[in-house]
Amino acid sequence: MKKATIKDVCKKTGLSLGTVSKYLNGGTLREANREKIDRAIEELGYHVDEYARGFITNRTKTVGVLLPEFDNMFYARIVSDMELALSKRGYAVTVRESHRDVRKERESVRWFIARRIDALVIVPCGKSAQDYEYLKEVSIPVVFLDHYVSGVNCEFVLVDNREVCRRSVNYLLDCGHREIAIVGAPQGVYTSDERMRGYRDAFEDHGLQVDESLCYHVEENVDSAYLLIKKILSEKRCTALFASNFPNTYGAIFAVNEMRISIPDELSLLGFDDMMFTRVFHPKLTIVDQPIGQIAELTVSRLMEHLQKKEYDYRVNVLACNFEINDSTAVLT
Amino acid sequence: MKKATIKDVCKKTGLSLGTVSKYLNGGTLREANREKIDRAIEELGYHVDEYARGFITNRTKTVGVLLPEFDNMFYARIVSDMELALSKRGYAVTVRESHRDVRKERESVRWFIARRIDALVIVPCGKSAQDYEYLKEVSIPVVFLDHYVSGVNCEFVLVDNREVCRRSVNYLLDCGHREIAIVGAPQGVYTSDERMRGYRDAFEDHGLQVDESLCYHVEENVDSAYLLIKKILSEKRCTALFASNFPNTYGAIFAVNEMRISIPDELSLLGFDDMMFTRVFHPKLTIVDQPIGQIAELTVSRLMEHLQKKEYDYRVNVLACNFEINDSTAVLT
DNA sequence: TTTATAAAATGAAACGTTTCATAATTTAAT
DNA sequence: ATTAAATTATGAAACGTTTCATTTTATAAA
Repeated sequence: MKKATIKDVCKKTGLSLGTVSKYLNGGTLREANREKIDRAIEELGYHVDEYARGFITNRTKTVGVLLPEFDNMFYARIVSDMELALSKRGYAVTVRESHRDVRKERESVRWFIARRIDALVIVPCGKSAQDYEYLKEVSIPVVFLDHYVSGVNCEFVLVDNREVCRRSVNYLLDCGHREIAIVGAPQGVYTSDERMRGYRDAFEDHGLQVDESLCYHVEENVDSAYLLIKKILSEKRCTALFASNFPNTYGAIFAVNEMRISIPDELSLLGFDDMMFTRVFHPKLTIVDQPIGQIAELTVSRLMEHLQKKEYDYRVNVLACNFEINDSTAVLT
Repeated sequence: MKKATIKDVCKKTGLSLGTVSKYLNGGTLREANREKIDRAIEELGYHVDEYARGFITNRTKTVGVLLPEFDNMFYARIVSDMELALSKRGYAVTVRESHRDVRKERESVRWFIARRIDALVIVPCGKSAQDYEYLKEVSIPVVFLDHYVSGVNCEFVLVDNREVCRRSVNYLLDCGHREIAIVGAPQGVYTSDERMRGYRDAFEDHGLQVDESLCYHVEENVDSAYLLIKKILSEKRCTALFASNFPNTYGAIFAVNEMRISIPDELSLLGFDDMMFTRVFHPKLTIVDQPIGQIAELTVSRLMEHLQKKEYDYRVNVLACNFEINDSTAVLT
C-alpha cells in the first residue's frame, strides 16, 4: 500500500488541496472541516512528507555540521548539545567529517549545499581565507567553530584561549613556578597558537623571559602526547606542566601515573578540557574548562537569528573559559 | 543571482530537458551536444540539485543513524567508519540521538522517514519487540547494531559477546584465578547480560560455582564505575577483575592507579574495548577488543545489498571479538 | 537515392507539497 | 430581505528533477 498524500486526504474529505494545506500549516478553517480532516488523516495514517515540503519551501530544516572527525570527545559533545537544541526547534543535524583535509572539507560543503541544508556549522581545518574563497558563493548562514580564520566573512564562535591561558599561567607564576613546560598542538593550529600566546603574555606580565626549550608541540592524539610528556618529565627540568589541550592532558595523566610522579608534590599539573575522564583523576585536576554548553547554545541561537533575518550581521563571538583551581597545582615555598 | 537549473542549461544550449538529464545521468549523446552542455554548465556554474533529484527518484542517498548518544567513543568510531564507507558510495549520514529513551527513538524514526532517508541504522535502547512494533510500517532497510532484540524483523550486526567472554574468563581460570570479580552494565542491557553469561559459561566449563557476590552491575559511565570498583578493590576479595565494558575498564584503570595497586602482581585486570585511551595504560592491558572496523563495514555492505534488492533477507550477523592477552593478567602460582 | 534500422532528442507528466489570486460562503449591518 | 464586509475555500502554478512514449535524426543496407 502506497503512502498516503495530501491528495488522498482531499479525496476522503472532499476538500481542496489548499484547505488541507492550510490545516497542516495551522491556518484558520471551519470547525466541521477541521474535524473531517482530523478523521481522514487518522484513517489514512497520513504524515506530512517533510522532504516534499522542504522542496517547495526551500527550508529543509537541516543544519550541516562539518567536523575534523567524529571521534573527538570535545566536538562530539558540542554536536550533541547542538543536536538537542536544534531538534527542539524542529531542525536536524547532518554530520560529515573533513578528516582535516581542506579538499574534503570543500567537497562536503558542496555536498551539503546540493542537499539544500539551511545552515552550516564548520570546525574548519583550513588555515587561510584563501581556503574558504568558495564560501562566497554559499548563500546560507555559516558558523565557524573553535578556530578563527582571518578574512573569512562568517559567524565565529570561539573561546578566549589566549586570555584564559594568560590567567592560568599567571596563577602558576604567582605560585612561584618558573620552569613551566607547556605542551600544545603543532604550530599553526589556531587554538594552540593562541594558548601559547597567553602563556607568553603571562611571563611578560611577570617581567620574565620565556624558556623556549620548555615550549613543546605535539600531534593531537593521546599516544603521541603520552610519549613526549614521558620524555619531558624524565628530563625533569620543570616544576609545572601545562597540557594545553585534551589529548595532552590525557597523555600527561598517563605519563605521571606510570612514572609514579606525585602530583602536586613533585610536579604541578595544569590541564585543559574537563571531560568525564579527567574528573576521575586523583588529585582533582586544576584545569581550564571550555564552556561546551554555551558554545553549542550560542552557535544555535546565532544560527536561528540568521535563519530568520534576510540580512546577516556576522559577528566574532568569544566565550570565556573557566579556570578552575583544584589540587594538582602546588604553591612553591 | 538565482541558482542555475537544468532549464537554464537547456536555454543556453537549445537542447531539451530530457537530453540534459541524460547527460547528467551518464546516458549516450552526440559529442557536439555533450560539449555544448559541458560549456553551458561551466558558464552557469550549474550543480545538480540533489535534493530535487532525491525528490523525484525517491532515493535521498542518506542513511539515518540513531544512537543512544554521540558522546560515546565506541559508537562514535563506528559511525565514523560507516560515514567513510558510505560517503565513498555517495551516501551521507544523518545522525540523531535517542538519549536512551524509546519514545524519542520512535520519534526520531518518524522524523527520518518523513525526510525520506534510504536506510536506517539503530543502536536500539528498547528491550522488547513490542518497543519496535512501529517498524513494521517502515519500508526501508533497517539494521540494529550492537543490541539484539528478539522478535524484531530486521538485520542485526552483533559481536559474540558471550563466546569471547567465556573464552577470556576461561583463560583467567586457567591461570589459576578463582575469585574473579566481574563488573558489567545494569541487568537487562543485552551486551552486558551476554557477557555475564559467558562468564558463567567459563565457570561451568571448569566445573566451578559462580560466587554471585562477585558479579557487579553499574551504570555505564566512568564516574560510577570508578567509585564502585574502588569499593570492590578496597574489600579485596578477588585476584582478578573483569571490567566488561569500556567505562568500567576506564574506571578500573583510574581506581587501580589511585590505589596504587600493582598490576598484575596484586590484581589481574581484564578490560573491554581497546580505545586509544586504554592503549597508554601501563602495563599493556589484557583486553577484549570489538572489531569496530568490521562492524561498520558489514553494516554498510548489508545495507547496500538491501538497497539494491527489492526483497530483503534479513540476517543476524555475529562478528568475532578479539581476546588479546597482554601484561595485565598474571598466572597464579 | 530510397528504405529500414538504430541512435539520439524531445517534451509532457509526475513527484507531494505550498502559495496566492480568485471565488464562494458566512456573518454582520442596514 | 438586501447588501457589504469578512472569512474561508478553491485550484492552478510552481519547485527542479527524472522518466518514458514519441518523434526526429543519423547510419547502414539495398
